Amino acid sequence: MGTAADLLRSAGVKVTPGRQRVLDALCSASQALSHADVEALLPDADRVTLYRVLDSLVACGLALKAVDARGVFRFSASAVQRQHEGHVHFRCTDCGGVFCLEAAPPSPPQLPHGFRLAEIALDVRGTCANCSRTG
Amino acid sequence: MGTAADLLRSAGVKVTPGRQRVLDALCSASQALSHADVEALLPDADRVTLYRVLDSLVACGLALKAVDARGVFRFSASAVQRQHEGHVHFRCTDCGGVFCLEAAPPSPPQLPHGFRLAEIALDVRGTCANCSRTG
DNA sequence: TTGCAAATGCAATATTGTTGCAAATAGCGG
DNA sequence: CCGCTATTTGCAACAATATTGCATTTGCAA
Ligand SMILES: [Mn+2]
Ligand SMILES: [Mn+2]
Ligand SMILES: [Zn+2]
Ligand SMILES: [Zn+2]
Repeated sequence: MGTAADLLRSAGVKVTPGRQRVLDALCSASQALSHADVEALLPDADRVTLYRVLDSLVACGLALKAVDARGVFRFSASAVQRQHEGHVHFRCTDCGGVFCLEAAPPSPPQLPHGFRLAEIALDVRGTCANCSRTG
Repeated sequence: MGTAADLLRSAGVKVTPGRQRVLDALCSASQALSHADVEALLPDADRVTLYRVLDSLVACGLALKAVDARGVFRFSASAVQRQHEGHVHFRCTDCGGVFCLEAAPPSPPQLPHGFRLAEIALDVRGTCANCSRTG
Protein backbone atom coordinates (compact mmCIF):
# COMPACT_ATOMS: atom_id res chain seq x y z
CA MET A 1 0.00 0.00 0.00
CA GLY A 2 1.31 3.43 -0.96
CA THR A 3 0.22 6.99 -0.35
CA ALA A 4 -3.41 8.03 -0.46
CA ALA A 5 -2.79 9.50 -3.91
CA ASP A 6 -1.39 6.17 -5.11
CA LEU A 7 -4.36 4.30 -3.72
CA LEU A 8 -6.76 6.69 -5.42
CA ARG A 9 -4.94 6.45 -8.75
CA SER A 10 -4.88 2.67 -8.72
CA ALA A 11 -8.58 2.68 -7.80
CA GLY A 12 -9.16 4.67 -10.97
CA VAL A 13 -10.62 7.86 -9.51
CA LYS A 14 -9.46 11.43 -9.67
CA VAL A 15 -6.96 12.47 -7.05
CA THR A 16 -8.34 15.47 -5.20
CA PRO A 17 -7.17 17.07 -1.97
CA GLY A 18 -10.40 16.17 -0.26
CA ARG A 19 -10.17 12.50 -1.17
CA GLN A 20 -6.55 12.33 -0.09
CA ARG A 21 -7.25 13.87 3.29
CA VAL A 22 -10.32 11.75 3.94
CA LEU A 23 -8.58 8.56 2.89
CA ASP A 24 -5.63 9.44 5.09
CA ALA A 25 -8.01 9.96 8.00
CA LEU A 26 -9.71 6.62 7.42
CA CYS A 27 -6.37 4.81 7.10
CA SER A 28 -4.98 6.15 10.36
CA ALA A 29 -8.18 5.80 12.34
CA SER A 30 -8.34 3.05 14.93
CA GLN A 31 -12.03 2.53 14.33
CA ALA A 32 -14.64 3.27 11.71
CA LEU A 33 -15.38 6.97 11.39
CA SER A 34 -18.75 8.63 11.06
CA HIS A 35 -19.28 11.62 8.82
CA ALA A 36 -19.21 13.76 11.95
CA ASP A 37 -15.88 12.23 12.98
CA VAL A 38 -14.34 13.05 9.63
CA GLU A 39 -15.76 16.55 9.74
CA ALA A 40 -14.13 17.08 13.13
CA LEU A 41 -10.79 15.95 11.73
CA LEU A 42 -11.11 18.15 8.64
CA PRO A 43 -12.93 21.26 9.83
CA ASP A 44 -12.36 23.20 6.61
CA ALA A 45 -14.07 20.67 4.38
CA ASP A 46 -17.60 21.22 3.18
CA ARG A 47 -20.23 19.00 4.82
CA VAL A 48 -21.84 17.83 1.60
CA THR A 49 -18.54 17.32 -0.16
CA LEU A 50 -17.48 15.07 2.71
CA TYR A 51 -20.58 12.93 2.24
CA ARG A 52 -19.82 12.69 -1.47
CA VAL A 53 -16.13 12.00 -0.96
CA LEU A 54 -16.92 9.22 1.50
CA ASP A 55 -19.40 7.67 -0.90
CA SER A 56 -16.93 7.93 -3.78
CA LEU A 57 -14.33 6.07 -1.73
CA VAL A 58 -16.89 3.34 -1.09
CA ALA A 59 -17.87 3.27 -4.77
CA CYS A 60 -14.28 2.69 -5.89
CA GLY A 61 -13.66 0.06 -3.23
CA LEU A 62 -11.23 1.96 -1.04
CA ALA A 63 -13.65 2.26 1.87
CA LEU A 64 -16.37 0.22 3.49
CA LYS A 65 -19.66 1.67 4.71
CA ALA A 66 -21.58 0.15 7.59
CA VAL A 67 -24.28 1.21 9.99
CA ASP A 68 -23.50 1.41 13.67
CA ALA A 69 -25.82 0.54 16.54
CA ARG A 70 -27.21 4.09 16.60
CA GLY A 71 -28.10 4.00 12.92
CA VAL A 72 -25.20 6.20 11.82
CA PHE A 73 -23.09 5.31 8.80
CA ARG A 74 -19.46 4.60 9.58
CA PHE A 75 -16.63 4.38 7.08
CA SER A 76 -13.39 2.45 7.27
CA ALA A 77 -10.46 2.03 4.92
CA SER A 78 -10.83 -1.34 3.24
CA ALA A 79 -7.24 -2.32 3.96
CA VAL A 80 -7.53 -1.49 7.65
CA GLN A 81 -10.86 -3.24 7.95
CA ARG A 82 -9.39 -6.46 6.55
CA GLN A 83 -6.75 -6.45 9.30
CA HIS A 84 -9.45 -6.93 11.91
CA GLU A 85 -11.40 -9.64 10.17
CA GLY A 86 -11.53 -12.93 11.92
CA HIS A 87 -10.48 -12.10 15.40
CA VAL A 88 -12.07 -11.19 18.64
CA HIS A 89 -12.42 -7.75 20.18
CA PHE A 90 -12.81 -6.56 23.72
CA ARG A 91 -14.83 -3.40 24.17
CA CYS A 92 -14.33 -1.41 27.34
CA THR A 93 -17.68 -0.10 28.55
CA ASP A 94 -15.91 2.58 30.59
CA CYS A 95 -13.53 4.23 28.15
CA GLY A 96 -14.94 2.91 24.89
CA GLY A 97 -11.59 1.45 23.89
CA VAL A 98 -11.45 -1.52 21.57
CA PHE A 99 -8.76 -4.14 22.12
CA CYS A 100 -7.81 -7.00 19.83
CA LEU A 101 -7.74 -10.35 21.62
CA GLU A 102 -5.60 -13.32 20.77
CA ALA A 103 -8.50 -15.72 20.89
CA ALA A 104 -9.51 -17.54 17.74
CA PRO A 105 -12.79 -16.47 16.19
CA PRO A 106 -15.77 -18.66 16.97
CA SER A 107 -16.90 -21.12 14.36
CA PRO A 108 -20.08 -20.13 12.55
CA PRO A 109 -23.20 -21.71 14.01
CA GLN A 110 -25.65 -23.70 11.95
CA LEU A 111 -28.04 -21.31 10.22
CA PRO A 112 -31.66 -21.91 9.23
CA HIS A 113 -32.25 -22.78 5.61
CA GLY A 114 -31.90 -19.84 3.23
CA PHE A 115 -29.98 -17.65 5.67
CA ARG A 116 -26.71 -16.22 4.42
CA LEU A 117 -23.83 -15.46 6.74
CA ALA A 118 -21.97 -12.22 6.09
CA GLU A 119 -20.01 -11.70 9.26
CA ILE A 120 -19.54 -13.25 12.63
CA ALA A 121 -18.07 -11.32 15.50
CA LEU A 122 -17.45 -12.26 19.07
CA ASP A 123 -17.94 -9.10 21.06
CA VAL A 124 -16.58 -9.25 24.56
CA ARG A 125 -17.50 -6.37 26.81
CA GLY A 126 -16.29 -5.30 30.19
CA THR A 127 -13.68 -2.99 31.66
CA CYS A 128 -10.12 -2.83 30.45
CA ALA A 129 -7.13 -3.10 32.81
CA ASN A 130 -6.77 0.65 33.02
CA CYS A 131 -10.41 1.32 33.84
CA SER A 132 -10.65 -1.63 36.23
CA ARG A 133 -7.81 -0.16 38.27
CA THR A 134 -8.99 3.45 38.36
CA GLY A 135 -12.73 2.74 38.39
CA MET B 1 -47.91 -16.49 25.46
CA GLY B 2 -51.11 -14.69 26.33
CA THR B 3 -52.76 -11.56 25.05
CA ALA B 4 -50.87 -8.34 24.54
CA ALA B 5 -52.39 -7.04 27.75
CA ASP B 6 -51.15 -10.10 29.65
CA LEU B 7 -47.68 -9.69 28.23
CA LEU B 8 -47.63 -6.03 29.20
CA ARG B 9 -48.85 -6.77 32.72
CA SER B 10 -46.29 -9.46 33.30
CA ALA B 11 -43.61 -7.17 31.95
CA GLY B 12 -44.59 -4.72 34.67
CA VAL B 13 -45.70 -1.80 32.53
CA LYS B 14 -49.01 -0.02 32.25
CA VAL B 15 -51.49 -1.51 29.84
CA THR B 16 -52.50 1.19 27.37
CA PRO B 17 -54.39 0.90 24.10
CA GLY B 18 -51.36 2.13 22.18
CA ARG B 19 -49.05 -0.46 23.68
CA GLN B 20 -51.54 -3.24 23.09
CA ARG B 21 -52.01 -2.33 19.43
CA VAL B 22 -48.30 -1.88 18.78
CA LEU B 23 -47.40 -5.11 20.53
CA ASP B 24 -50.10 -6.93 18.58
CA ALA B 25 -48.67 -5.49 15.37
CA LEU B 26 -45.16 -6.60 16.26
CA CYS B 27 -46.35 -10.06 17.27
CA SER B 28 -48.18 -10.71 14.03
CA ALA B 29 -45.54 -9.16 11.78
CA SER B 30 -43.42 -11.55 9.74
CA GLN B 31 -40.43 -9.26 9.93
CA ALA B 32 -39.11 -6.43 12.01
CA LEU B 33 -41.15 -3.26 11.63
CA SER B 34 -39.87 0.28 11.31
CA HIS B 35 -41.60 3.19 12.98
CA ALA B 36 -43.06 4.04 9.57
CA ASP B 37 -44.38 0.49 9.18
CA VAL B 38 -46.14 0.65 12.52
CA GLU B 39 -47.51 4.07 11.69
CA ALA B 40 -48.97 2.68 8.48
CA LEU B 41 -50.65 -0.13 10.41
CA LEU B 42 -52.01 2.24 13.06
CA PRO B 43 -52.81 5.44 11.20
CA ASP B 44 -54.63 7.03 14.12
CA ALA B 45 -51.72 6.86 16.51
CA ASP B 46 -49.56 9.88 17.18
CA ARG B 47 -46.10 9.75 15.62
CA VAL B 48 -44.19 10.67 18.77
CA THR B 49 -46.27 8.42 20.99
CA LEU B 50 -45.43 5.59 18.62
CA TYR B 51 -41.72 6.23 19.06
CA ARG B 52 -42.18 6.25 22.82
CA VAL B 53 -44.37 3.15 22.85
CA LEU B 54 -41.82 1.24 20.78
CA ASP B 55 -39.00 2.28 23.08
CA SER B 56 -41.04 1.34 26.15
CA LEU B 57 -41.60 -2.14 24.72
CA VAL B 58 -37.85 -2.46 24.23
CA ALA B 59 -37.16 -1.17 27.71
CA CYS B 60 -39.40 -3.78 29.32
CA GLY B 61 -38.02 -6.60 27.20
CA LEU B 62 -41.07 -7.25 25.04
CA ALA B 63 -39.40 -6.02 21.86
CA LEU B 64 -35.96 -6.00 20.29
CA LYS B 65 -34.54 -2.98 18.52
CA ALA B 66 -32.08 -3.22 15.69
CA VAL B 67 -30.82 -1.07 12.86
CA ASP B 68 -31.38 -2.03 9.25
CA ALA B 69 -29.01 -1.49 6.33
CA ARG B 70 -30.37 2.01 5.72
CA GLY B 71 -29.82 3.07 9.30
CA VAL B 72 -33.48 2.87 10.27
CA PHE B 73 -34.51 1.33 13.57
CA ARG B 74 -36.64 -1.78 13.30
CA PHE B 75 -38.57 -3.46 16.09
CA SER B 76 -39.60 -7.05 16.55
CA ALA B 77 -41.60 -8.78 19.21
CA SER B 78 -39.56 -10.94 21.49
CA ALA B 79 -40.51 -13.29 24.21
CA VAL B 80 -39.46 -11.98 27.57
CA GLN B 81 -35.81 -10.93 27.48
CA ARG B 82 -34.90 -13.79 29.82
CA GLN B 83 -35.81 -16.30 27.14
CA HIS B 84 -33.11 -14.87 24.91
CA GLU B 85 -30.31 -15.07 27.38
CA GLY B 86 -27.89 -17.82 26.70
CA HIS B 87 -28.36 -18.23 23.04
CA VAL B 88 -27.17 -16.67 19.85
CA HIS B 89 -29.00 -14.25 17.60
CA PHE B 90 -28.82 -13.73 13.89
CA ARG B 91 -29.21 -10.14 12.78
CA CYS B 92 -30.39 -9.52 9.22
CA THR B 93 -28.52 -6.54 7.82
CA ASP B 94 -31.20 -6.00 5.19
CA CYS B 95 -34.46 -5.97 7.13
CA GLY B 96 -33.12 -5.62 10.67
CA GLY B 97 -34.86 -8.78 11.82
CA VAL B 98 -33.46 -10.64 14.80
CA PHE B 99 -33.64 -14.43 14.76
CA CYS B 100 -32.84 -16.86 17.53
CA LEU B 101 -30.29 -19.53 16.67
CA GLU B 102 -30.01 -22.95 18.22
CA ALA B 103 -26.29 -22.60 18.80
CA ALA B 104 -24.93 -22.44 22.30
CA PRO B 105 -23.20 -19.21 23.33
CA PRO B 106 -19.42 -19.27 23.02
CA SER B 107 -17.22 -19.68 26.03
CA PRO B 108 -15.36 -16.56 27.16
CA PRO B 109 -11.86 -16.21 25.72
CA GLN B 110 -8.77 -15.67 27.80
CA LEU B 111 -8.50 -11.98 28.66
CA PRO B 112 -5.33 -9.93 29.19
CA HIS B 113 -4.33 -9.40 32.79
CA GLY B 114 -6.51 -6.91 34.63
CA PHE B 115 -9.39 -7.02 32.17
CA ARG B 116 -12.80 -7.74 33.63
CA LEU B 117 -15.50 -9.50 31.66
CA ALA B 118 -19.05 -8.17 31.88
CA GLU B 119 -20.82 -9.62 28.89
CA ILE B 120 -20.09 -11.73 25.89
CA ALA B 121 -22.14 -11.68 22.71
CA LEU B 122 -21.85 -13.65 19.53
CA ASP B 123 -23.01 -11.35 16.79
CA VAL B 124 -23.96 -13.23 13.65
CA ARG B 125 -24.89 -10.98 10.78
CA GLY B 126 -26.05 -11.59 7.25
CA THR B 127 -29.28 -11.80 5.31
CA CYS B 128 -32.28 -13.81 6.41
CA ALA B 129 -34.03 -16.29 4.13
CA ASN B 130 -36.64 -13.75 3.10
CA CYS B 131 -34.16 -11.03 2.19
CA SER B 132 -31.76 -13.47 0.53
CA ARG B 133 -34.52 -14.51 -1.83
CA THR B 134 -35.83 -11.07 -2.73
CA GLY B 135 -32.52 -9.23 -2.56
C1' DT C 1 -63.23 7.35 44.46
C1' DT C 2 -59.25 9.94 44.43
C1' DG C 3 -54.38 11.07 43.67
C1' DC C 4 -50.50 10.84 41.20
C1' DA C 5 -46.90 8.95 38.43
C1' DA C 6 -46.85 7.55 33.86
C1' DA C 7 -48.38 8.06 29.26
C1' DT C 8 -50.09 10.86 25.54
C1' DG C 9 -50.71 14.65 21.91
C1' DC C 10 -48.84 18.35 19.67
C1' DA C 11 -45.39 21.76 18.33
C1' DA C 12 -40.84 22.71 17.99
C1' DT C 13 -36.20 21.11 17.46
C1' DA C 14 -32.28 18.00 16.44
C1' DT C 15 -29.59 14.86 13.73
C1' DT C 16 -28.27 12.64 9.69
C1' DG C 17 -28.26 12.42 4.93
C1' DT C 18 -29.72 14.00 -0.11
C1' DT C 19 -30.65 16.94 -4.23
C1' DG C 20 -30.11 20.90 -7.53
C1' DC C 21 -27.24 23.85 -9.62
C1' DA C 22 -23.54 27.04 -10.69
C1' DA C 23 -18.46 27.51 -10.17
C1' DA C 24 -13.99 25.29 -9.96
C1' DT C 25 -10.72 21.79 -11.34
C1' DA C 26 -8.29 17.24 -12.46
C1' DG C 27 -6.80 14.79 -16.09
C1' DC C 28 -6.68 14.15 -20.90
C1' DG C 29 -5.88 14.92 -25.98
C1' DG C 30 -3.54 17.78 -28.73
C1' DC D 1 2.14 23.43 -21.99
C1' DC D 2 -2.89 24.61 -23.20
C1' DG D 3 -7.45 24.33 -23.48
C1' DC D 4 -11.50 21.09 -23.22
C1' DT D 5 -14.70 18.51 -20.70
C1' DA D 6 -16.47 15.39 -17.46
C1' DT D 7 -15.99 15.26 -12.67
C1' DT D 8 -15.88 17.38 -8.41
C1' DT D 9 -16.88 20.97 -5.25
C1' DG D 10 -19.49 24.59 -2.49
C1' DC D 11 -23.62 26.38 -1.05
C1' DA D 12 -28.59 26.47 -0.25
C1' DA D 13 -32.58 24.10 0.05
C1' DC D 14 -34.82 19.90 1.13
C1' DA D 15 -35.89 15.23 3.12
C1' DA D 16 -36.15 11.51 6.43
C1' DT D 17 -35.77 9.95 10.90
C1' DA D 18 -35.75 10.74 15.74
C1' DT D 19 -35.95 13.60 20.17
C1' DT D 20 -37.40 17.18 23.55
C1' DG D 21 -40.60 20.29 26.17
C1' DC D 22 -44.76 20.87 28.08
C1' DA D 23 -49.65 20.87 28.98
C1' DT D 24 -53.29 17.36 29.22
C1' DT D 25 -55.06 12.85 29.95
C1' DT D 26 -55.14 8.29 31.93
C1' DG D 27 -53.96 3.75 34.17
C1' DC D 28 -54.03 1.89 38.40
C1' DA D 29 -53.33 1.38 43.14
C1' DA D 30 -54.35 3.04 47.70
MN1 LIG E 1 -8.76 -6.15 15.86
MN1 LIG F 1 -33.31 -15.22 21.06
ZN1 LIG G 1 -11.29 1.16 29.56
ZN1 LIG H 1 -33.92 -9.99 6.40
